[in-house]
Amino acid sequence: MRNRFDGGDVVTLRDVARRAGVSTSTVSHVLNGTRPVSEELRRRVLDAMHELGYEPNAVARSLKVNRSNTIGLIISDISNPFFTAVVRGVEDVAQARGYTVILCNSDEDVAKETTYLKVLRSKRVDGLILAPAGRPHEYLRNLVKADFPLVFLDRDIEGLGVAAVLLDNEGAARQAVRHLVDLGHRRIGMITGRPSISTTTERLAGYLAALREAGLPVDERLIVSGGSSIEGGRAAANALLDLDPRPTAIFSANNLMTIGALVAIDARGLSIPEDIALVGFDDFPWSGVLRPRLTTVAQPTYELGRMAAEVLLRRLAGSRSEPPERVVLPGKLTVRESCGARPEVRQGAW
Amino acid sequence: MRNRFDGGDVVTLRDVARRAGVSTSTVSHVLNGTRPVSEELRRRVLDAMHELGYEPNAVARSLKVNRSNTIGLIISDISNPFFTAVVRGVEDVAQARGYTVILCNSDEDVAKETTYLKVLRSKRVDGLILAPAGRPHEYLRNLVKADFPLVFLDRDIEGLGVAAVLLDNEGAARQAVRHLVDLGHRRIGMITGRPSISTTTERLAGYLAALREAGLPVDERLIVSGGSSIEGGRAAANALLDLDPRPTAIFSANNLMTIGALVAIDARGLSIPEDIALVGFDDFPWSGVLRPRLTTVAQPTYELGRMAAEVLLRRLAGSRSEPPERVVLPGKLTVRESCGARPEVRQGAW
DNA sequence: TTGTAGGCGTTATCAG
DNA sequence: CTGATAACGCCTACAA
Repeated sequence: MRNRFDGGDVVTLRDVARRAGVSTSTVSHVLNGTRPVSEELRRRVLDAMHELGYEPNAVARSLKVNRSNTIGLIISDISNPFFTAVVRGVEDVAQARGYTVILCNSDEDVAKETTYLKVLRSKRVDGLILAPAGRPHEYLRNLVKADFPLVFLDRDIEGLGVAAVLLDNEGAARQAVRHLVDLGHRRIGMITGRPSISTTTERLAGYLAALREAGLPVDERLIVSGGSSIEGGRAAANALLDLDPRPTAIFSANNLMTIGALVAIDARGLSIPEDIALVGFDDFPWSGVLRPRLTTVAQPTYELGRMAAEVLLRRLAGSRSEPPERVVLPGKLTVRESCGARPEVRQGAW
Repeated sequence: MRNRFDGGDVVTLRDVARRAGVSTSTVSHVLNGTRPVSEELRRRVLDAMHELGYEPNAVARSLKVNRSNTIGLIISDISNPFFTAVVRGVEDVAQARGYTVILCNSDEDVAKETTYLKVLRSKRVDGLILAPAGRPHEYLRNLVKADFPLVFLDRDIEGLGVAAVLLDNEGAARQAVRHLVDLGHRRIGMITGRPSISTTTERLAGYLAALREAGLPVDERLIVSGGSSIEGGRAAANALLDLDPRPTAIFSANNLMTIGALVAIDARGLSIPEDIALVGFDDFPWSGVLRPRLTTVAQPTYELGRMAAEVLLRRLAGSRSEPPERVVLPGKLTVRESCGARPEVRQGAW
């Protein structure tokens, strides 16, 4: 039988055995170092492999051992630099441990996410890292019920008892808003993300907590959803800028929306921080070339990916009975010029 | 036998057959719609599948049909927005056609690339899209010789006769440099990329062609390698800025180096375009928030990915004997403010 | 230290 | 229209 690229017959372990004049088990054991083989035979086998250009068939192996050495990674947006850093982290760990990563993009779409979950399951990945697009759906519940090795990344879904690697979103948001308060801002707008993901709720909670601590009132009109996208961020910022009186500062709950806010502010000819201060959640790899330099809450993105992979691989190696690990990393406020100095004057405006 | 997540026995096609009281072939044919089945049996089979929660084992299927419905995609840097857009393009096409993508990051490292090639081959991917990290190595030659379905993306390796989806780098670079010439620049520095990839040579050729057309001399000191990285771009820009007389414009041959150049220029307190003009190769998704707005040669990134996937899938569907497809897309010069107006004065300086 | 043989879950070739 | 049954390429008892 010809293989599919017409290069001749595809060589199997059996061909190698025949050529080396040994049994298939010997070849297999040489391949995997799984039982002692005399130097003599080992040599013959290796030579035969080389001469024939043998390439092990991982598919057959997987079928037999019921393990694929592959993990699935489902993220919601690969064009978001947050996730690309995460992917690097996951991939580096996986590769070092002999795992391959299948990366999928859910586009924040639960249907697409479900499709990918099914495909990956069908391909018998050993485990999954998932940044869930929304509320738990039935298929996800099934996976959890079947105790399929799963780690949530970035976003959590409560009550499922799934391992997770997350950021302390509430703490980080609180820190950011408190910074604005300390600078004298009293009317602080917030652009929130998609309502269905946990980060949105938690970051909003941080915003509210910071206001409460400062004894500031909560004005509902100052809280606008930006749907976690650039365009949504732009629209939300515009809504905030339309208010009278205008907020003196905006806290944007993710990087894409921050870009949208920048665009909106710029389009009105307003300047940062003189006319309005801006603090973003998520740093940018290219923050050094943005003007003005943005104050942001940076996430340890690469580390989040690394951790998620480690938690998953630990789970794959260990026993099933251990309780699911939960890792919560802190965010880091990086102050740059987009907040401005204490705007004393503005206190009067409020 | 218990499956690996202890959720009970993993249900196979055979279990379904037993439950439905039919043969395994019938179940298989219901699953794949590959031969007529009476409505009666079809119903029983589907019910059984549902009741048992059957999930097809793609690994077993792949072993049997010698096809995995998976393609490999090896890029050199996932944190480069150029490649993330490419990935989206590839994935969208693949998904629509029922293929899964395994994404790998070579980090511009030929050794890592080779490792991934082997792993993917061993996993029996149906084909590969590759942005080669450097010169052709032996394993790659083997793949080509075996006529393994392969498509080069972004970078070419000549003489291998492999299908490729590329940009007209020379034309695009020429266009960019000519624009600078038209604005009156006479001393134009160029920051080139890694020497081992084809884009570097081609973009340099475009630069030289534009100078030649304008009757401008070539000054070797104006051509500096930036190694395709941010840091390298910074260093290269610094080298150019140290020249006396200083170039009045810089053409940077990829996006990362452009960022580096921006940093270097900014660090010296020089302003763009007054003190020095800048044109970059590759646009940024967030170009709207960069200051100054950069003039760039944009590549149709998403389209490059889409095309590469389409060429590959066409190859997988069609016969092996067709000549390898080659697609070359044009770049698009987008003029923004980083070049400045005609700098008449500078002509004197030259 | 080595070999034999059965089977992983599917598909496909035969017969009925 | 349906059912046995033999592979696909590899691993792993079990036997020698």
